[in-house]
Amino acid sequence: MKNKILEFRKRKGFTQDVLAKKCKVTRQTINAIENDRYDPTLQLAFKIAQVLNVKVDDLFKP
Amino acid sequence: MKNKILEFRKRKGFTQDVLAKKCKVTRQTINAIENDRYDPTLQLAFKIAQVLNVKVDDLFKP
DNA sequence: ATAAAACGTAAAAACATTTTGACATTATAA
DNA sequence: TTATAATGTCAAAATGTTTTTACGTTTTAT
Repeated sequence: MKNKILEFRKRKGFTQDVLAKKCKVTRQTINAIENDRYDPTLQLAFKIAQVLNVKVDDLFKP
Repeated sequence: MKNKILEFRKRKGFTQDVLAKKCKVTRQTINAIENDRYDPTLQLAFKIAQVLNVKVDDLFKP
């Protein structure tokens, strides 16, 4: 699953740690997802999208 | 996580079993997700949305 | 009313994710 | 250049999801 977390995160000026805290997960989780080591749960995908003000469909692509 | 699988599935005239096969999962998996027993993986969420011709954002709501 | 199709549910095993804690590397600014 | 922030990565344990098998209930059509 491809994702544009880096792109939208930078656009917001967030570090991985800041994004992680806003999503209430660890920095390692955001890092792993951003680097495609695994996909987030649906819940977390929605949370990240919400925090970055984008649609899940725009943030992730199969 | 709320979902509108039933609504869009009926709109397509699919049974749970038909939808399951198109998504390459068991009928029980579709049934469990449709009845909110658990959320699907992000992959499966995208697959269900694709089969039902809708956006993930329109099919699921946090 | 009865058969067949569709749906609901449960427990356990298999599989995927997240957390935790730690350490390494790279980028940035003073 | 050196301290600091930011990022990358790992392994083990905790947590969560999916599959399988099996059986029960409800709906639909004849």
